[in-house]
Amino acid sequence: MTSSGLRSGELADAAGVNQQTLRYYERRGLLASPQRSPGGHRIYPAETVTLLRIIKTAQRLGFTLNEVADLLDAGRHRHGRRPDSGLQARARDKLAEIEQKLTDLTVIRDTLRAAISAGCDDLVSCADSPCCPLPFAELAQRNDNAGH
Amino acid sequence: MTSSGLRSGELADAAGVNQQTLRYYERRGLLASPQRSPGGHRIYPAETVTLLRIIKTAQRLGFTLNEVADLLDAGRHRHGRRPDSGLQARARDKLAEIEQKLTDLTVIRDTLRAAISAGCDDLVSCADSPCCPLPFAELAQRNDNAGH
DNA sequence: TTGCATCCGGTACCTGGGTACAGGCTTACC
DNA sequence: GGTAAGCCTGTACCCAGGTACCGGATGCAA
Repeated sequence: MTSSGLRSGELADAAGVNQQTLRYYERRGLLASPQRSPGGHRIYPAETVTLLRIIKTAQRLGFTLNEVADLLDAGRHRHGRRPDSGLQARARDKLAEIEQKLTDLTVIRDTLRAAISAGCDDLVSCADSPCCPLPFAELAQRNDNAGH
Repeated sequence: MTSSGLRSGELADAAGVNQQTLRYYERRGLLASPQRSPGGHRIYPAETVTLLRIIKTAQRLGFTLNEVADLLDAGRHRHGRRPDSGLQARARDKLAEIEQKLTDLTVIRDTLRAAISAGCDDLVSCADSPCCPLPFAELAQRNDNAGH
């Protein structure tokens, strides 16, 4: 390994994350428990910076921390692989998920545009106006999309 | 008003929400405190079903419960209106928000597609392969979009 | 009047991704 | 060896939008 190692504050700075986040990731199984100094302080190998960058990248692609942990695990013992465990397969699933969200958000966008150009200015009056474009009648009922 | 009124279970069924949710909305200021029976049971006017439908519709359009509460309030005392308080203005802001999310998700989608067609199958090996399309180098750092 | 369904308030818990704080130890530098 | 910066553990809290459980009180029909 490269020279000595990083202390938690140094690693946090280098990777641009909070120091508490490091311990949080350790609890969540994303980071292995690092070596300790005689007094109990964590000493991380330098590659951990890369690992954190990997984690952040996967997060940005829409994977949850659990999924990232799985993905890292799957990469670690890639002998005797089940065919569903690689990044390829997971990326395909995630892509489908993202595409679904895009579809949902597009419907929402179009509805908002319709409401704007119809001049809607009050929800309650809209609700009993028959010409309002807002979908008060139930709609597909999948929520997961919009409200962040 | 139409006849007698609804009890909380009836309203919940009629509107397709959980009974606890009604009390939750009452605490959050989305539903006014209804009349009570002599024994303290809530009695809702029949229009509350419509109101709940309105709330759900606004939620589906991406408004948070706080925003929905504001929107309903703004509609209620629409005398002496500030010009930013109508549905029009809020819908325009929300539309911009949704469009930003669409843009972000589109970037994510394209990145996933690139990773899939480049055949990436392991994050850790990708991270030090120079030809991997995954953006390990920092990227725009706005997260709010993907992770649901 | 009895019995059961329903409702009450209060509080705790859930997901997901962290962040903050308190009180005490370790490390580094002079 | 003193002092300050940094680190330790444990616990609690934050956002949003609910959901679940509890013991006790009510409502309604037979």
